Amino acid sequence: MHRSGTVNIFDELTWRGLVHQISDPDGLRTYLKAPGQTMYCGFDPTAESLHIGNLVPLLSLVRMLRAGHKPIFLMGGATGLIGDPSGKDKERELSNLDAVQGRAANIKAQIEAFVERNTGQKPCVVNNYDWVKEMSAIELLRDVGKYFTVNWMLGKESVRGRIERDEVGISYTEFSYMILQGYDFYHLYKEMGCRLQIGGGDQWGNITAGCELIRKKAAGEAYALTFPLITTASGKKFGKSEKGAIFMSAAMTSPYAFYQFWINTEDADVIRFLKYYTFLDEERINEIAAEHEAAPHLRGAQKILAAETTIMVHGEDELNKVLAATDALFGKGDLKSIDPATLAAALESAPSKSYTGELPDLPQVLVDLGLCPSKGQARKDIQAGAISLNGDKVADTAHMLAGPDFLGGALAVLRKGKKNYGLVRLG
RNA sequence: GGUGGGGUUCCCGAGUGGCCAAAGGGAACAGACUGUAAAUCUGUCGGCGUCAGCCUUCGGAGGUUCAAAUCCUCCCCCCACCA
Repeated sequence: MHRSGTVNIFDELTWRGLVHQISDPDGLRTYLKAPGQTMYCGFDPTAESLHIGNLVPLLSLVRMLRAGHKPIFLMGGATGLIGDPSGKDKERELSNLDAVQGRAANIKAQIEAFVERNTGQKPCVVNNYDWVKEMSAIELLRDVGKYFTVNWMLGKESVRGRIERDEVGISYTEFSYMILQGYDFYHLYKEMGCRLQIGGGDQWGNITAGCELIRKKAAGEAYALTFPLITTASGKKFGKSEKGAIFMSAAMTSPYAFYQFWINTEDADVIRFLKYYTFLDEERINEIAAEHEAAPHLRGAQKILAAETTIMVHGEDELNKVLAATDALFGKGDLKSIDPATLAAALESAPSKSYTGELPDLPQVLVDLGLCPSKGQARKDIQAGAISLNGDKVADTAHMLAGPDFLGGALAVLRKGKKNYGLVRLG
């Protein structure tokens, strides 16, 4: 099979392993055959930034755009106020309007920057608050609610999961979520001719709710496509590092940390992730897979994955900085032989702390840098041999930082474990 | 509104007057081995600490007691069934 811009995007998604469920495979394939088709995916503003768990849907819309289609990026300004029960095992706290709209604005800017970087085109971003806010309770109940039977809604996984378990319940608010999302799809169908909604594996119920509404209310045909739930080979949930979610915002997750997340991908996942998270084509990925199999210890596939995703999200300039930092910290050279200015630049995104006058003892410094949660834990870490100063292990739990510890008289590099750095500045 | 069952340290979950900073599991962090991988083994896992000990925690507020996560009172929240 050939892969090029003219190939049906549906086949490409299939090859990438991104297709989990589809409502009508033949119909959808036909729909996507000619360019210029419309599809959408929603992003609820539940945080200030998108995170890498949003990357598959986001990238898929971008792939659509690159294939000549007309994807719509929907901000869930309204649905974010309600709370999606899908995949959640308990009721969530409501967020207030200002918070949700503020996040929606941030995420909209983020999506625009991302799409422009990767396609050179401006994305079409809409906010469902714009049409849902106009709707009255009577309209919602008569014009939308009438098309859904509770019996059918109760059959949905997101609802059933909450009802069948004894300890949790579901409020009417969250129960209604699928109706709102269904209405979004209907609205976009009517206004923009949108006939496909894509989403994560847990979105099947919500998406098909929209298909139902379009069929009953407009006698139209619409398609649903969901992605598989992405897990790692060792069974962990994808997308969380030790520190929490990996965000796309450089302010929330530094480009360095972002790159490090990807470079740490385990062998068993790396080829699959190249398919999910890069634009590299089949031929190129097969090549990488062969090289990786021949020499896994070189981590070639991980390096490509990390570089591709970092460029995609943060751009090439940031990648170059990150590579310089990575080389300084994980390269062969002795930390002490590196020029302090280079070192400081490499550790730009690492926590740092400046002291003037009296220096506290090492455990306190580790706490100040956020490398250790408490002084007690810091002492334990030192005893366990986890702490190094300028590349040398520290043995003394009460070590006092002093002049000779500072490279170039101004800079000391602390490390906990293999990957956690902190910078101490003098003056 | 009524009846019953619950709310324990990041999560699950044991604990029904002192032996409880609280079993066990998971997650997490670290060490060893490696390839900034996985698996495995080991250690740590409330805070402070001169490592003796001190302080704070078991939904919230009070109370009983020499002593409470455990008993009592009131309140808040969750779940089930009934209305």
